[in-house]
Amino acid sequence: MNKNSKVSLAEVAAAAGVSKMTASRVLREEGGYSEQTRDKVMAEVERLGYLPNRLATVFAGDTSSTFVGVSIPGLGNEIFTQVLEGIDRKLGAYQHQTMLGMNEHSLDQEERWIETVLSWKPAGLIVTGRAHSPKAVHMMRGAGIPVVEIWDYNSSPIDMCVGLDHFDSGYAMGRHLAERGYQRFGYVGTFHQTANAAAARLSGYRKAIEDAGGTLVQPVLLRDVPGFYPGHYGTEQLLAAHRGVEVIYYQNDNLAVGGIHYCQKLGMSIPEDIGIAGWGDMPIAAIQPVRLTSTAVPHLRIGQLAAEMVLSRIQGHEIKKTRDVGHVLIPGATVL
Amino acid sequence: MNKNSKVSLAEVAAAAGVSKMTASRVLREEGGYSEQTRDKVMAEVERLGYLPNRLATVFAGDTSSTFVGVSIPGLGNEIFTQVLEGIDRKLGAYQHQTMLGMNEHSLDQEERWIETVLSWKPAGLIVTGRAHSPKAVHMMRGAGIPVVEIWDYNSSPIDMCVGLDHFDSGYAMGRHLAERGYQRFGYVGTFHQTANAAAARLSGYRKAIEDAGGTLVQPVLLRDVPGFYPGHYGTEQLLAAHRGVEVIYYQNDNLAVGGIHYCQKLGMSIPEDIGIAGWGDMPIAAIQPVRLTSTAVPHLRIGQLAAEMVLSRIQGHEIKKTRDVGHVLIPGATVL
DNA sequence: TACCCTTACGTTACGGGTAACTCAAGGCGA
DNA sequence: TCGCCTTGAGTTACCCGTAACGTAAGGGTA
Repeated sequence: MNKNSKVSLAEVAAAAGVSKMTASRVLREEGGYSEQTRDKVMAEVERLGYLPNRLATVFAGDTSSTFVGVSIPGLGNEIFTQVLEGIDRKLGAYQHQTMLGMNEHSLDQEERWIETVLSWKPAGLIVTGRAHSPKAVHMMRGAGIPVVEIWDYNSSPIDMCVGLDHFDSGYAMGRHLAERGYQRFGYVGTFHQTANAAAARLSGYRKAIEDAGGTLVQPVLLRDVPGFYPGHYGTEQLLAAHRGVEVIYYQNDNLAVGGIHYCQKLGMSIPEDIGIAGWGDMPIAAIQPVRLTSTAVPHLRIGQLAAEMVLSRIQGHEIKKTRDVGHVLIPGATVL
Repeated sequence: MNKNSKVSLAEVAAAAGVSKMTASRVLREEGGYSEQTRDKVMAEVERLGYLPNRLATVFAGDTSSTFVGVSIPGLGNEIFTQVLEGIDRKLGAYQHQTMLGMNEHSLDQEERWIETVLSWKPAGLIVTGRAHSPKAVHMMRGAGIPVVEIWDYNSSPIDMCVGLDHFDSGYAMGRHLAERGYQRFGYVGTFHQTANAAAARLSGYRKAIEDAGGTLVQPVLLRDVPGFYPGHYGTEQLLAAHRGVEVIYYQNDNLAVGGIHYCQKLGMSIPEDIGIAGWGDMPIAAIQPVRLTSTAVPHLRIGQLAAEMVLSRIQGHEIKKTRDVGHVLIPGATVL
């Protein structure tokens, strides 16, 4: 009996008049016991309210645990919310649990989190992005469990990955806007230490503009969460610093909607006076009076696929190690 | 060496030429060893990449684990997203982790989830709502760990609780609307088996209307997630079934915004032709052209408080067992 | 010199479950 | 009647860390 006075298998066995081993066999339905014995054991399990201690089983090295470490930046916008929902629902359907860690975009925090979670012997690991500290990479490599890097598609992942090519996505939007005749481009996003997915989109956007012979004015990178209000004053900053910007690409739809509000407040018409493009096809985009030009990404599916990859590997299946879920550019009425 | 060929403390100790116990003392900085010994041990820890197996420690009953089971309905709207964010950030700040479970509003699913999570010996449990299966309640009572019921304020919780009185919140809105002169009231929400918080708000609303001598037409309860589109067609359903509804109270702001869109599509003016009230003061409300009448609730704070209560109890502090965070009715321009 | 104390370790036992092995009783065929 | 197989158990060892206790060497004290 431990300090919480929880019932152990030994007590159940003693009460039923059998050995621990027999009780264990009954509980695992392994066979090799009489019906009479099974009934006695199960009756005591019920009576004593026995709950197995899974820690002991995993500790003994006989099975793996049933939780998967999941590291995401945070839940500030709907995107990772949906990724997380996809992961947890899929894991839950297979009796697995999510052990969550919100690590902003800090590699240090992620490293510490990985170290702690690994010490609990998770069944797998799902981490966001392709950038990790060297020690974190080393730990993930040596952990001997399935590891999925999500969000950023990456042809040579630590173990597996599912996501999309953000550079391509940014390039596609830049080219789309250039084809609509724009020549002077703006960008509003948020700033992070790490080279992240949004930075890759900006790079792609910049490249597309160069290829088309257009001009990208100095991007506005805010130190803030990518929400409505930052979109509002980020746009203010951009337009104050540069004249003649014809179209603005935002890090995501929340920022873009904030930008729309700011432009309308100034009396500008969209898309006549200025074009607006977002990213993520977030719910907010769906309820704008006019359809926002954006890029749709299967957030929920990324989460589901990541969970599936971990689960398949646990079950011993060999599977495709990298999945590119792609993106779909949604032409809207907020650009010409 | 176990099957994952992970390094054990015994190996580190052998490599350093000391006993397991000495290595253990060095790692826990317990004292009672020479500097020379410490350096030898730490050098081997580095060299072998030793990661302690926390399972063994907890299993041995010496300490508690560092993860907290958190059961929420889901992440369908921003409300529980923020609650979860509050919980995980607070836990993370104290080196604890969230073990997540999304249990829709199913008590069965919650019960199974609680059973599994308890078998991992969590340091605490945070569950949503006051309704749980008898077996779930029994397990939580007997677990010997801090348990916090969030969302619904409840003066006699299983262990602790933090939330608000949803009946009061609904009553307040009903009275507010009655005071503005409305007499014929509608309600649009979603349907769940369990008596949940939204049902309590509806009860309060109904009571306020009765007390004011008004009429509540048959509420529309959809079997759907409470998002924009259900708000749209729920309103359609309500207005088709009943004439002369003057104001509609929605389960949350997402539904209310869907309702606004439907009414505007019909050519109705808000609030001249119909009043609209939501709940939750969700981000969507902030970007409506006119301020939505709603009720603000400190979502993030509920999560933070719940995590704090668990952490305080783990540290052995005696704390207030119930916290009512209250609500604030936000009068807007969508009612007269 | 005898005694005690401190320092720096080592040894043993334990927690809860399971794999691998052992063992007794009964049935059955030759 | 003997040997062999099957069924239904029990016994032992182990997983990895830590609490509790044991101990040898060296220093200080009366």
